[in-house]
Amino acid sequence: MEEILKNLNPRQKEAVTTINGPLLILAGPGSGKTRVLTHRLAYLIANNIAPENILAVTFTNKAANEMKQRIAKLIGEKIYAPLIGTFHSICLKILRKEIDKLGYKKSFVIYDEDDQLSVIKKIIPELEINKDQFPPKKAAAIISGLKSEFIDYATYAENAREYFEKTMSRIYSAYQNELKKNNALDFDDLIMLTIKLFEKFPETLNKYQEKFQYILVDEYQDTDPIQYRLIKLLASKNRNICVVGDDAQSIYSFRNADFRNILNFEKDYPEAKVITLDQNYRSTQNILDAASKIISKNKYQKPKNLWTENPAGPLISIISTWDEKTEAELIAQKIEELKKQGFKLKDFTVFYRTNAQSRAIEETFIRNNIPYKLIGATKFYQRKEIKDLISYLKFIATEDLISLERIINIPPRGIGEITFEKIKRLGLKKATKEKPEINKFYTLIRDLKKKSEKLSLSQLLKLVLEETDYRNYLKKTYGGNVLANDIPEDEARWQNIQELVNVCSDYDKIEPPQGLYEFLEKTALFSDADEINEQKDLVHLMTLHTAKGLEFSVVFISGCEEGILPHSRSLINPLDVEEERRLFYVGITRSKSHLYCIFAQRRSNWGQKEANPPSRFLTEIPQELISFEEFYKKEGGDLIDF
DNA sequence: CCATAATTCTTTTTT
DNA sequence: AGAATTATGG
Repeated sequence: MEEILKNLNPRQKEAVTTINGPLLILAGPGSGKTRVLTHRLAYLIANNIAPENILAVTFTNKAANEMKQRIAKLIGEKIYAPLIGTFHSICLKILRKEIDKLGYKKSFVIYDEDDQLSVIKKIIPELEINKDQFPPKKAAAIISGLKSEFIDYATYAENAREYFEKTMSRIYSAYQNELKKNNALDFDDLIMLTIKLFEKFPETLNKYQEKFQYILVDEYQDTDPIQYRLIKLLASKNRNICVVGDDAQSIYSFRNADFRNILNFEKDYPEAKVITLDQNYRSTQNILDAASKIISKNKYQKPKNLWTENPAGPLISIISTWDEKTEAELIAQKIEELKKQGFKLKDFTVFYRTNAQSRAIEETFIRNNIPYKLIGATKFYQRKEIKDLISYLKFIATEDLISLERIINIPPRGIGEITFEKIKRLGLKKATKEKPEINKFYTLIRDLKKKSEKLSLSQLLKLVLEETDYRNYLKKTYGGNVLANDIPEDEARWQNIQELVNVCSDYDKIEPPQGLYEFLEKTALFSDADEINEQKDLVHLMTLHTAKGLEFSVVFISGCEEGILPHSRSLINPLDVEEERRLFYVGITRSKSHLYCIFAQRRSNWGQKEANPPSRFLTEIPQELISFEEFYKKEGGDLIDF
């Protein structure tokens, strides 16, 4: 117990020890939020609250895992960790147990973004809808938006009046039917169906209300209406609900997150206690001053008063560069310089507004031999070769149509569109007599399926690679193509597959075929932030959104230009600009000491050069905190003339 | 059915 | 500019 309460300031201590009733913790950046959360969970357990009666919701799986580890350390003895996870992973757990009540099989599959899109792409022509009027991506976004507000297709159809809504509602219901037919759920369904389950079966809700007597939600400012509703349902009985967040760090309104959820907490729970954590332990005084000044420009927010006992630290460096290439050069050069002062590679990070910006930086880092890790962008599990192989595994496990469509002719085995239609009509087994190629494929899958019950996961994957002659397929399709880092493309893709084999071998100790199922479960909910690994000595490259919750000694924010940050799409709406400002605020408050904000005089966008003025956010930093530099050197070292 | 050529899209941010 | 999708000819 002493261990748990040691090294906490009075407010933190209060937040840790107030265990009953609703509690709102307003936690500014660097205020020791994670510390408070883990200590609070440990404190609950130390006070004889059974771990299984605790539910903690985090924003990423990585945060969940870290929290579990830290609690184990604090408690010392071997305990079962409480249920800690993201909204999606928690709902997945509940649905795996209960979803049969809603008419799905418990073995349901999860469709990711790509899968969703292929479903919609298939549906739109079937419904004879013009795909230029209803672009599949847009339709997918609308459906996801509706689900985040808990509007199902029936409700939407009832209220559809105009042509657009009526057509959209046809797409929505056809989409949902298709998913149901395949016993599939998309990300939003995980939460939506959990609520449906609870609302339709009060005794089930009651069971979980009694189970989760103590609920904790992190990053509460980024909850959307459906998540809000879920938490409200679960917490309504015991009202031991603790939420943590910071309205100034709300950056997900584009996917319907609503920071008013945090501002209204006291209305939802009038008896709530509110604790504000405003001492910053992370950043220098200069950085904190700049951050406070910037965020104060936002109209819609709770006023804050962040303070720190840290030293002033170096000035904030604002640097003007020639273009995105010199920008990257500059970052590389600064990293080399600071490394000589004793900084490690893992102390550095580069943030950008859009993933596309990472390219120039990546190329420069490769050229300068700076080891780096790119987070997000072309996500590992989205790469073609990885998705192909996971689709094989998925089809072996669940026989869903989307996976089948993906693998049926990869590598090419003479089964085209027309033949595939036949298979869909007759089913794979019956279609075998239509064409010898189908029979061959059927036998392949049947044998793999059989083997999957005995082989460990990595062995199974290796067998798939062997049986499909996948390496040769890569050579045929990508051979001869050489990537920016001088590696042949087929070789690079093969390396990715080796990495996948490595990941799979982590599941080898789990009894087959259970290992396969657990692997598929994990990969389905994998997120960008989960791949961040502080142990490795690398420079991390990521979007500002992914940066939330992290900290680094040296932070570079690239592309501080109007139209980039704030993004051009946000400029129409002042509320959106406020969100961009929060994004910038999140970015700068990640820094412990050194902060570089860089803008380029020109930048290629879509293969076209454009010139943008420096970001308005830079002008919001007080002059006396800034040191300004210009960097217009070309690779050869010549100065460029204006 | 499949390899190549032509074309059209992409870039906001993501669980 | 580069990737992804679709059209074309074999």
